[in-house]
Amino acid sequence: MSEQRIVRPKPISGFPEWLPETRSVEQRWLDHIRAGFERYGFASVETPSVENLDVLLAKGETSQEVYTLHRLQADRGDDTDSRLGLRFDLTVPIARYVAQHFNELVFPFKRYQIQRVWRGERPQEGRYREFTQCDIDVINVDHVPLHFDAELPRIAHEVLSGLDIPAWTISINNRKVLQGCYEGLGIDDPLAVIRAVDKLHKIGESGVSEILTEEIGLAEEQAKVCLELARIRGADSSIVDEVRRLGVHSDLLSQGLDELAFVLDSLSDLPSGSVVADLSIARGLDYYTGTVYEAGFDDDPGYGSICAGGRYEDLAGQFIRRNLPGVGISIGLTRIFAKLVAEGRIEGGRSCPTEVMVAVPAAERREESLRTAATLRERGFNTEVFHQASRIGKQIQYASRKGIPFVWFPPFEDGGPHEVKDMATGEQGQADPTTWSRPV
RNA sequence: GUGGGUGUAGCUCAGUCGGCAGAGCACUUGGUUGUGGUCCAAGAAGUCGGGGGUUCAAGUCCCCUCACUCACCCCA
Repeated sequence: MSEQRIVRPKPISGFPEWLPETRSVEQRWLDHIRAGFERYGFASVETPSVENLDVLLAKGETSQEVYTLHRLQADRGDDTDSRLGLRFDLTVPIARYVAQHFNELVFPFKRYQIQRVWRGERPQEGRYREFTQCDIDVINVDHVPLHFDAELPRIAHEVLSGLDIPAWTISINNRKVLQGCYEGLGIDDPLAVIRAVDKLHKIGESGVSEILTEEIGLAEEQAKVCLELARIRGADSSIVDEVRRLGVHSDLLSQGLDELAFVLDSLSDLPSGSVVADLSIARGLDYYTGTVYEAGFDDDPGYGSICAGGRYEDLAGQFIRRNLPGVGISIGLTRIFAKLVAEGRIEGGRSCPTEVMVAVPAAERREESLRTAATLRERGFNTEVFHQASRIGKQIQYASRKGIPFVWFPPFEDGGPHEVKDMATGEQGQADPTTWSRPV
């Protein structure tokens, strides 16, 4: 060891990283998700990690969460990069992207985007400062057909169903129902009520009730109806009748109920209980205007949403003088995956993709090993050659620890046979690199 | 940003009343010729988060600071 001081390696809070065997599982997940999105004809898009701050902040409010960029050695007064920030979601960048490439895109534009985003928050369980979102959105000019509101949760359902994760439920609501109901009740600030009701799962009915009456200033009767609405939950469009029974009337409410019923009916073929209407979910973000989605783990509702999204009107209005509404949903890959990692439920991952490790019997026989490996690679096997002519026990131990399933022994002397060892069974026998195949 | 908890070997953690820095796991080497996991033996590994203070003496007591962590806020 040198005398030089080392920088102690420490984890950076909120920036998860995995060992190879865990990462290999994550890669399988990513492949699975991508394939699911492509099965519905969505095209892949990537956008830069950074955006101009005025793009990121076009919707305001989240400014404190945005990481900004500057060069460590920037000259005093050089603010070239100071207007750049790391994106905190994939919706804002895609809005900018669509506006920018408006003339070159075919609408309705259906894209998926699987990339990292950054948020300057206090990290804790399930909350990270760098994480991967898997987004799919449909963006169109002037109008997005309602059946996309049903297709997106269907895709999310299909993708999530293919992952080995704890039981979850996708909840669906429609902001027009909430807003229309609140307006029908004569409430001045529906958005404030939506934010309060959104906390229902966390602080309970009494907590929400307190906010509604004391902070927002609703009458007891108004607050009571708001809570009754939020209590409604069901797997099919019969919940519409329950809402109507509250006796509140407004055009917006009727429209919202029609939309919600349509979406639920469209999804009625999915396994019962996997997608439900839940009139308490609202999504805090202001830009959702119609359908909203939120999925969570059934046995850990406090963990936070693992998949969320909704419909927004005119998302790109800040960037282009065209009306571009959209509907999207995002799977919180990191949040889901990290929970399983923390619980030790990610197993079976390989620490390397190697299928065959070719041993080196002696330094002067290395050429033979290299030739053997080349033959195996040409035949489609992921193959590596051991890095030195150590004793055979060492070489096998290396393969064992890395989870490599087969160790190949080229001839120990000229004219001798090739042998291959199955690490799982310990069996070893003669083999020919030009014809060998993995036993099933 | 606000409040609580925790910082000792790569990891998980002991460390009594202030008196020589410890364990398990992991790691390296060995247990003789060409074969892994188990077992046995030996070895290496620590600015005790950092700085200051009290003391003959501080991992231990006091102050400051940083990091991590939990909750709030907010969200995937």
